[in-house]
Amino acid sequence: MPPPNPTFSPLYQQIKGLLIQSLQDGEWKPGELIPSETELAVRYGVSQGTVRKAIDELAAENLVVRKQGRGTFVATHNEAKAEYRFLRLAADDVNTGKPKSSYLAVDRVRANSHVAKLLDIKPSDSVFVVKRVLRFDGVPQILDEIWLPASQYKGLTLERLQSWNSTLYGFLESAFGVRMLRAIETIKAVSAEPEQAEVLQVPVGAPLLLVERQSMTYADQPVELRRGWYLTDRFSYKNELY
Amino acid sequence: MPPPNPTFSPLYQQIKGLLIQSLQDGEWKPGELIPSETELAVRYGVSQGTVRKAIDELAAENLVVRKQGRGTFVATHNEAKAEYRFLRLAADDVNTGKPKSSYLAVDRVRANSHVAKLLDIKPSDSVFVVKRVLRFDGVPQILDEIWLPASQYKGLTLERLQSWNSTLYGFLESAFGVRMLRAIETIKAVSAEPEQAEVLQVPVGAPLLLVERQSMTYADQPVELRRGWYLTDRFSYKNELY
DNA sequence: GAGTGGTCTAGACCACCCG
DNA sequence: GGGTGGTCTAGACCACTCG
Repeated sequence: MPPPNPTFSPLYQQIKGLLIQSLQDGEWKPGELIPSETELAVRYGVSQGTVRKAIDELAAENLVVRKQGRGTFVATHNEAKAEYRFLRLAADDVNTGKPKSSYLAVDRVRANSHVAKLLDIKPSDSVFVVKRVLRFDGVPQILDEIWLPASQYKGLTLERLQSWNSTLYGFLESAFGVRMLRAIETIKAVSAEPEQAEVLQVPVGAPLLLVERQSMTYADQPVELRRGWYLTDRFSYKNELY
Repeated sequence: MPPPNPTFSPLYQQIKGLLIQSLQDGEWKPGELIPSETELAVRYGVSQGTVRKAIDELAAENLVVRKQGRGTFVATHNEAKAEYRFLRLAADDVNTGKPKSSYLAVDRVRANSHVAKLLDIKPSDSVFVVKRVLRFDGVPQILDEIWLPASQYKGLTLERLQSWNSTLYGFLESAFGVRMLRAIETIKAVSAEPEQAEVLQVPVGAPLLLVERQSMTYADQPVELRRGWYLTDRFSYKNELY
């Protein structure tokens, strides 16, 4: 009787790893069609069902999008359905229009220890700090302060952001090839400081949600850190629990 | 050539429906072992793979828990791993002990229109209102106000809650057979009113998270509505985005 | 019609758990 | 050793999309 293998790893997991590697290497770019399941099965020398199970998991993690009758596509932030995929703020009553960003400033500074730790860089490394406002139907609802490691976003300027007319993540994906796959948010209630109060047009001291988001790309590498102050008088942060 | 069927529903979805019905009917109770995949395959006259796919989805929705080598169990709120399954508040730094509930009051009142709407009952129907405090390491962090439709929780009293030494959902499951499967939370930032300020030991006006939760059982029937005021000085509401 | 993902089956073998 | 879920395969057929 053979001893059980202590480092057992299912075939489909190994295939999944290979697929992720190809995605990360840019063999298939965001929005593109990847090879069919049967094609990949031949390529890796496994059955089609095994490839299917690997792709199933990638689809569950939103790295890839299946479309019956058409094929499997690399997920992208540049399409209607994925716009504001990570935005959890929604109006309480009727539907609103899509939010619109106004970029206020882009600065280049040195990371403080908190930012450096969460971006997994050295405290002396330089980062871009982006400030922007998100408006729904013209009403400012979110003030964002976004830290981006300068090394991965060479050439970022306020002008380029302002001339882009879609989402930030779509821009970062198109301009720098950085794909946001996953994020962790930690939420607190705070009182508005003068800076936030002015932008969001509320009294100093008004209660705001403070949402800190750490975004990751492949291999869970952090590539963005942001702090958002959310006005929640007529909007709410929505979350589903299972 | 046969025309495509417009009301096509995969076999495994139909099996899934039958399994949910059996769960809802109490054929298998929380914590119990359900029949093996092969057994169910015989019972429903389908292949084992089809049953597997149905159970896979139930497991993904946390209605059921798979344990390799042992079998598949009906999910329950009365086990260590599922305790505080829906609680998203966690300490910022080091680990804390498990939270402890103190029940302050149970009242029987008529639902107002807001509560009635979210519980899908008539405004004149009576509901229990439970007030409690959640403490981490003895420090009060959450004040909860919980509405429960009286018709489904006959005989609920403050004494019974106080003598129960596990989670509320575990109690409601054991005492009334009501299983919380899914919930939707909407989160706002508010200023502490005197009542909350006193319990949470903060100044009036201090910023708090206001978390409103609507919990559902089978068939998405709402069976609980709660409002929690969360103190977020050393704790945060955590959320993952994909 | 040709190609893709989606379903369903049947059978083999593996890893895990328990008595 | 016997039972359970977990993996892997091969093949058939279906639903959907597009040219």
